[in-house]
Amino acid sequence: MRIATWNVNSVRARTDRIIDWLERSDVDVLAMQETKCKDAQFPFERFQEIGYEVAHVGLSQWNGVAIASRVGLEDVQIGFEDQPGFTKDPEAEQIREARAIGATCGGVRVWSLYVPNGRELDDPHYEYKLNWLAKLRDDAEGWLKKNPDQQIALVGDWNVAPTDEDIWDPAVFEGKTHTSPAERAAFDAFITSGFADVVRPHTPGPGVYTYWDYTQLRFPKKQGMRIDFILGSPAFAARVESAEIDREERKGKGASDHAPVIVTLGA
DNA sequence: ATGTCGTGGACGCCACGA
Repeated sequence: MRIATWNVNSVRARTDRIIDWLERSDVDVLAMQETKCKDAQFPFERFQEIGYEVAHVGLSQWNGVAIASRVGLEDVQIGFEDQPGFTKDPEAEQIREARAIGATCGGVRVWSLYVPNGRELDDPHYEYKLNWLAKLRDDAEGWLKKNPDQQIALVGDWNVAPTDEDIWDPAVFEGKTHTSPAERAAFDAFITSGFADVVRPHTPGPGVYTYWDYTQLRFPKKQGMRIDFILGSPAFAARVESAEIDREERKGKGASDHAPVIVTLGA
């Protein structure tokens, strides 16, 4: 079985590209982030035509996460239990944004995650990001404690570069989000809880990234960030045979700014 | 091959988020 995660940066603007990629990549489960549409706007039919069921949550033009599967799609869950909400307006009610969806696919509990960006270190969105990660970690640790043998894959755009090797120039990120000690600690807490980065052993750095900003010629200059991850429970990690980052998919007109990340599982 | 991109609202650009 093959499982992938991909921040597609609009499923509508890139439907042909995503379908083409699915058809040739032999992936059984694709977790998508930043679909940027409401449920009613999602191109479900295009996925169904090539044999994939899709679960999606999208509330507006922002965020949006989905799981497409050709090996079953059971027990779909919109958001995790303690997922925090957010609002820019302190007077308004907090909204639980479309940033997490879970489903069981071929025996694996897959979570498609779009971690808040954080914007700036002094922005309320940054505290929201840290809290969001902490709450997800608490819940995920609970899932694992409840059933230590469960195959769980926490996949998606984590918006954190865990080490200096995961960015092209640490100096550029001084005082910026994605690399702060607090964000890195929030990410490392998942590892401490028993989830492993199952991709890194098969895609060693330095200079190995999953995201390149559209601006500043970042892709041709090979100036990217490694912020998309597949974290697996012990039972999941034990099945991983290989992994890859499909850098080719970042090329050409109409590419997402993120590349797909794929793991191949054995029996 | 790559010198931003995507979406929505009131446009034919601007605001916003990334």
